[in-house]
Amino acid sequence: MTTPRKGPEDWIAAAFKALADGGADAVRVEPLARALGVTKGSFYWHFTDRNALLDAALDTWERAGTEGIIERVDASVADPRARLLLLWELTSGEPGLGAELAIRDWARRDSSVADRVRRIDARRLDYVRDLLAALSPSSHDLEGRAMLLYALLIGNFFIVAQPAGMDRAEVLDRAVTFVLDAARV
Amino acid sequence: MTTPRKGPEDWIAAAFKALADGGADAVRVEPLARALGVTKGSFYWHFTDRNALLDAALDTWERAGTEGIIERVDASVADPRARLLLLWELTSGEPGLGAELAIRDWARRDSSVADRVRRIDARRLDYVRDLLAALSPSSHDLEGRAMLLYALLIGNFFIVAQPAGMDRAEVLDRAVTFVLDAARV
DNA sequence: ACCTGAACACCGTTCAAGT
DNA sequence: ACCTGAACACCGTTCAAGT
Repeated sequence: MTTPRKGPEDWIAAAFKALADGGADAVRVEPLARALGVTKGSFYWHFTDRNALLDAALDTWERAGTEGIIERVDASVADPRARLLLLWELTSGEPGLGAELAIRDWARRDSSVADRVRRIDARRLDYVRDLLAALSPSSHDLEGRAMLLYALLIGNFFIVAQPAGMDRAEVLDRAVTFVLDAARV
Repeated sequence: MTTPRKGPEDWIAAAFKALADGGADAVRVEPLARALGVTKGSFYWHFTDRNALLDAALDTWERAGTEGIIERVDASVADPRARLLLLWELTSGEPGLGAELAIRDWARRDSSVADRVRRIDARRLDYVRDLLAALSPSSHDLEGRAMLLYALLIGNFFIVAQPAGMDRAEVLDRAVTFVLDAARV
């Protein structure tokens, strides 16, 4: 008895999920149509083409991957160091970030995607810098230290191998200590 | 008068270039066949399928992205800190590393690709640790500091935004200083 | 207003047939 | 031994026709 009618939101939700699970190539009109129970022809009533759908899915991802995460972190704990650690955890295993690699790769070939990634990086870098400023009495080389932590966040998220006898949480914990020590010059 | 005949190496070279330029999706049999001046049917004489070609291209990438880079660095300069800086430069702009994002993304869905990336990470991490050990009198938390530097290398390679008033070389230089300072406990 | 169904293009894969 | 050419499947895109 359910109407087969699907709104743009249904397509976008399905596309976002496919994007996170399988990357940009997994966002294909015909399989999505099958999953939604309509024909692919109906897709073109709601969207210009496949690219428009990907763009809409990226909007969702951009929000979830920045403000969404930041709000959750801020709401969960108050201590800046605890926030960094939580941020670390969330960005390590979050399904919403599963598409991060695919999107950064995609950004190499699409300047509008590159603009998105730039916005996201800048926003996250701001957040990390704020946490660091709250943690550290000295503002010595705040930019450099924030970048160090953020790059560590991104890099460690993408690195498969881990050093012997350490887990990811330990890596960040030591990094924070390094970065705070480095401020005491 | 040139024979249209193409050996596996011709296909692999073309595939590697496509992989670095446009990611895994850009490695398509029919366009490559056109570029090589043969029909796509001939491709299947040399390879089982598209995946076998991608696999061969990954072999090339794996060598170029690890031993290839390391050999070039070692041959160019002797000082460990200079080596780190050169490593940084090479991994920032090298075309051979253009596929790095695509491959890491791909590794999420293919365990044999994940194995490759794990090997590469481990090898590079070893190299960074060796340089760090040569630089630093103290072996205090060598693992953690090597991981920090390597993650910074990877992360900064993938981050689009840069902190205001700093270029990438400066970021690494400060990071190395941090990491060396952190050893003096 | 929204969807179906048929059509066409592009590419992966197979294979019989050519040289 | 290596390649062509035709065939088929899958998916992106268009569009006339249905409700």
